[in-house]
Amino acid sequence: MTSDQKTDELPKSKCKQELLALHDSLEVLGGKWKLQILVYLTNRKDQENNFTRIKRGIDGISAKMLVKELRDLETNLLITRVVQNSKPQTVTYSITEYGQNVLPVTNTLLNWGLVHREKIKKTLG
Amino acid sequence: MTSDQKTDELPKSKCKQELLALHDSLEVLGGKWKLQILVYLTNRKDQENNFTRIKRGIDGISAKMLVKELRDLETNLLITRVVQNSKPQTVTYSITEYGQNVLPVTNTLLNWGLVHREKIKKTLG
DNA sequence: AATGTTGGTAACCTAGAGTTAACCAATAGC
DNA sequence: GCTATTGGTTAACTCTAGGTTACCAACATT
Repeated sequence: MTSDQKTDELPKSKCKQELLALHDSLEVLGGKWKLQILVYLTNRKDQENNFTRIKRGIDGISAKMLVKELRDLETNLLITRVVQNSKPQTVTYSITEYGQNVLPVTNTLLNWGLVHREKIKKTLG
Repeated sequence: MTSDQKTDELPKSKCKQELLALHDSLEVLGGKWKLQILVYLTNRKDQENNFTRIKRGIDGISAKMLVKELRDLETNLLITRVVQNSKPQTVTYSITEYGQNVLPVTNTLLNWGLVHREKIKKTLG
């Protein structure tokens, strides 16, 4: 599997590999809402998270975007969508076991957010 | 500092706090290029990273975006910009010590990218 | 004088992210 | 019959991140 035959096809540098992996991640998790949705579902794992509840819980998201982002997350196996047969039909969304792999990402990211907010306060205040 | 006086101003829930911190992070680090630039500068910490070199190292980025993103990162104290007085003037960029705090983020994110790529391969292949 | 390199800047354009508002069927309560 | 709630869908629109192209000064090489 080691392919250093052609002189100009070096084994991809660590840097290039990392940039590629990063690119992959951003394609699936990038944008304004996906990580927020995953954080929301993680925080309320013990409860039934139906569409309206999630919409109310995540500040500023529109129905259109919420639908779209939930579909994307489902496609990528990060959440499940289950239609309940209740009086007014409800649909519950949950983070999958596989989706929990994203938690280290959201955690480091939100921790950095806290640190950075402090830094800015100190620098400007 | 505990503010549970008004009945409808509950102490902000853990969930809301996390969503807010996440939002902060995404404002500074979000988008297509910033994390890539930080990863690039981290990988080549030992070398002189001038504008042209970075542009060549990060696939697909345009001069316009590179300038803009470098400025943003500088504003947020994550990188430094130093003009060298060399024959054709060069400008070198480096990650700051503070900027290194972002590395856990890029690392978890790019690791997830590797994991996810495998997952997709298994699922589809 | 022409050409190439450095690190940009300015103008224009587009795709897609995202918003708003109206609307839908199904079921329930008044 | 009217209204509300559920989980959406659709059209029409705005807005901005990002891409493309052309251009700039300064200096070096030919």
